[in-house]
Amino acid sequence: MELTLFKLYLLMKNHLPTGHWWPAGSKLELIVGAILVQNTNWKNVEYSLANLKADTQFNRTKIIGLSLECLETLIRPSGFYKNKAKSILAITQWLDGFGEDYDAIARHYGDGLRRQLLALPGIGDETADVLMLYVFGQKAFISDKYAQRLLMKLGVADLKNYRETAKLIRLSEEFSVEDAKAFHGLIVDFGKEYLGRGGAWKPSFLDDKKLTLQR
DNA sequence: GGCCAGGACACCA
DNA sequence: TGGTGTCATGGC
Repeated sequence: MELTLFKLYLLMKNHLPTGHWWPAGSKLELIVGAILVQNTNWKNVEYSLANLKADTQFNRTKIIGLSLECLETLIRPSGFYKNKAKSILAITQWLDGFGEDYDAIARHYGDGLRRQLLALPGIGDETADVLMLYVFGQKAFISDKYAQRLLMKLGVADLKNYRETAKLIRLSEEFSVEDAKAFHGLIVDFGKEYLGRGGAWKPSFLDDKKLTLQR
């Protein structure tokens, strides 16, 4: 049976528990989490977020006030801490330049917002899309590893990297921003459950399903 | 004790 | 453009 992307989303929504997505108490906490989770288990990210919350309550001024060494220590549990600490400081300083007014940032950069995010250290294609979607409320498909594995299991061949996948996948008009957020959440929850490395199994509600990509 | 996780980036051909 | 090595911790 052939599926459109939106039908796949509805199917997953009906068959999987709805996750609370993205887990964060504030936009700044979400941004920091998005950096910390890069190639890292979320469990490890939680340790770092707890450390940061205890020290700064995710107050941007307090974060900026941390020394690089101190920040590195706080986020050490989530790995790659030197790169991530630099990135978090740079992004927080950038946000501070706008008084952490996210609407003002969106207005200021307009269509160039994603490009600006990519220009910040430690923000690549995937993290940029995460921020576009969850922080700035703009529709985006997050083509993380779980999404790529799921799509390949559904018969979409040859997904070599993020950009190639992103080029292939377009969220149709049927998707609202909230749908896009929920979709990514479902894919990650689903991925943790069924798409670990070597996990060749897929649940029965996806049996014999093939994904058709509209252009 | 080895493998892996919700990537980014520099460097190379 | 595309492939490869590096960055690093904690859980399983």
